[in-house]
Amino acid sequence: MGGAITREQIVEAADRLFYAQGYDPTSFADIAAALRISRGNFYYHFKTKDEILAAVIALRLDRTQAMLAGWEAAGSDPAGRIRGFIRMLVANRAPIMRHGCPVGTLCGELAKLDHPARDQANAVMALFRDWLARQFTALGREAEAEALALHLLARSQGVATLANAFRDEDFIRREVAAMEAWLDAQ
Amino acid sequence: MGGAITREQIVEAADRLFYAQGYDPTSFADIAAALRISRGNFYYHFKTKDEILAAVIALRLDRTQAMLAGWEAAGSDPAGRIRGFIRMLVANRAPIMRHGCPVGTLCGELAKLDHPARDQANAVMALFRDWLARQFTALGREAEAEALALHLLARSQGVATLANAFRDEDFIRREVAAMEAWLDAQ
DNA sequence: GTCTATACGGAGATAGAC
DNA sequence: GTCTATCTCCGTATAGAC
Repeated sequence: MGGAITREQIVEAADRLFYAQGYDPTSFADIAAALRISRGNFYYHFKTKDEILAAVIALRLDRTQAMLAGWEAAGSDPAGRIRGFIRMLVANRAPIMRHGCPVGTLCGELAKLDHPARDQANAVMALFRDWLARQFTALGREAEAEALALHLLARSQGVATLANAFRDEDFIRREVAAMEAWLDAQ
Repeated sequence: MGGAITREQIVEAADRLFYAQGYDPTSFADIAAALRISRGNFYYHFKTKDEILAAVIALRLDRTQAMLAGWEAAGSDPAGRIRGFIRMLVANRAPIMRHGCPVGTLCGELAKLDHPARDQANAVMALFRDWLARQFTALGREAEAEALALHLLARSQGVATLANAFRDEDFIRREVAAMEAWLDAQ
């Protein structure tokens, strides 16, 4: 392998750039420059821009699935796991204030572009929804599990949107505390 | 004036297209085609794309300000006005499910583009924040007015984001009911 | 005011040398 | 695998005729 650029490195770089700049505004030249390779070489690994978007979303699906599975295996109780989800907003506050939520912003962009990969991006969001619903089910709230999951997911998305617009760290902390209080009341 | 294309018509068309497709992906050709004028004619009215974005945001600022002022003049009580804000989500559910919230999605896009007009777009969001804060102040909650305003604004944004991703009308109605219940408890 | 024609750069994408 | 060179199309933007 040596110093050869791998497909994985390209997907990593694209992932970061799509998050920071958006999918459409990011050019092949941007990705190639980040990796210090030529545009021509780039096409050895990926034939079209849609192809690399699909690879980026597949990577995010994998990582999200692995992360959520890890949280479930970690052994804490369902409420503790949900608390971990909520606290992601604080843990990732810096990139969120700069670029929003990577999941929500990609879904929004692809919706506007009416892009074929839209459903795949939404599937990442759905992973969180379904994982949260499983935790609420484990809490004995099976009947409303999906509604509770969507409620919490929506609040997280809203916090990310406003944190990005107003760059307000205190706001994130306040809302996280409010979500934790809501969780305790469930 | 007769059949001449006015500056206002162009801004209107751009406003709709920026909402439906996003600012960056919308070309002058798109706007010109919507108005059935040539690209050349377009440049008689606007010299640069930034200029038309500024005009679109100025239009949104004006309309939002007028709408909020109208709500305040309508004579109902502060809680009723806040309820009116919340119910916008239901009233506009069709475009929201298709394109998200026009305010939030533009703020998000301009943040990723690191566009100079970002602050202007955020100012539209700030109009809602400040208006809501005034209503909470009128409700006797001056100390926490801004926090309550941001809380409600964030929940609205989150509902719009998920409604757009999952195209779920029932979800909107449930969340609106939950926000109204939250308001009653304040 | 509106048009056609055009300049110019940057985008995605391809060919072929090394 | 990586490069340079190139193609083509589309984007913003301009010039100038009507």
